[in-house]
Amino acid sequence: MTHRTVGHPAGLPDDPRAHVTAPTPDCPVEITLAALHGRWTTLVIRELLRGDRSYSDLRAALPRLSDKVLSDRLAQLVEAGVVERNRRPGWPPRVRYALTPNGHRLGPVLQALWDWGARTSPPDTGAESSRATDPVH
Amino acid sequence: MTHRTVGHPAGLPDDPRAHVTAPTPDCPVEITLAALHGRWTTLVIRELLRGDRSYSDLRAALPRLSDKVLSDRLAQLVEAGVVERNRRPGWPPRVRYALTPNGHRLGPVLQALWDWGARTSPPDTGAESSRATDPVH
DNA sequence: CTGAATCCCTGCCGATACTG
DNA sequence: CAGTATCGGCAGGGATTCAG
Repeated sequence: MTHRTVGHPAGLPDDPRAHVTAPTPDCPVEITLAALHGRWTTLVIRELLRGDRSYSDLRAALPRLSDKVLSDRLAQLVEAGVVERNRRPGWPPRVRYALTPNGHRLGPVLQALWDWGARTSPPDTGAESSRATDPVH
Repeated sequence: MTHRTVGHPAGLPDDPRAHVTAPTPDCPVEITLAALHGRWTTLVIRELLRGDRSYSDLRAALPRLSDKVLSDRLAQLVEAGVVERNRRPGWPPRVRYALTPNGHRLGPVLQALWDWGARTSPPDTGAESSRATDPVH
C-alpha cells in the first residue's frame, strides 16, 4: 500500500496545479474539459474513434449537427491536438479527419465518463442491468 | 484478449446509447458531463474529495467563487447525486457538504481527465516530467 | 465537397444587495 | 452562518446564406 496525502480514495497527484484556487487554463483537468467542451464534441470524437471520417461522413453520422458547429468543433479539436486534418489534392476537394495519438488517448477518458454515468443512471427496464458497464464487450 | 467491435483501442461498450446520433440526456457520457458541467464544478468536487466542508469552508478555499455560483453548483451536485447536504439543528445554522458514494466514484474520472491534460500539456521546465502522472503519489 | 460569414436568441456567470 | 434575488454582459450554438 502506498501512502496518500489524505485518507480518501483516488486522490489527485501532488502537483501544484492540484491546489489552484480558481479555474485556470493551466490545470490539466481544465485542459481536458476544454478539449471536450461544447455540445456535440464527444459525439464527434466517438465517430473518429471508429475510424477516419470525411466532413460529409460526419454530417451523415450526426444529421442534426449544423455545419457551423461541426466546423467549430473540428477546429477546436485540431487546436487541442486531438484531431488531424488531411487535405488531399485534386478535385473535388477531399479532406479526412483522424484522431492524433493524443486523440486516441481520449478513449479511456470517455470510457471513464461513460462508466460513471452508466452506474449513476440505471438503464432500467429492470432486467438486464449487468452488461451496460462491461468494459469492452 | 477479449474481442472488440472495432479494431481501435478503448472501444465503448456495445450499448444502444453508444450509437445515439445526438446529445441526449440518456447517454451516460452526457450524464457525467452534466454533473461536471459549468465553471468551478470540478474544483468544488476536488475540495470535497479532501473531506467534508461547510459552506464557508468552500468559500474560503475558493475565494473568487461567488455565493450565487457556489450555491448553484452545490444544488446542481446534490441534484446529480454527487453531494449530500446535511443541516444540523441549532443556532447558528451549520451545514456540512459531503460526497455521496457516487460522488467519491468521480475520483477516478477526475484522475482520467487530469492524466490526459497532464500528458497533453507538458509541465516542462524539462527536468522533472515523470512524477506528474503518478497515480497517487 | 468542404467549409466560412452572418444573425439572433438563449443561458451562463459575475457583482451586488438582501434575508432566515 | 448560509444562503436567495436581481440584473447585465458575454459567449455558445442553431438556421441560413455564401464561397473556394
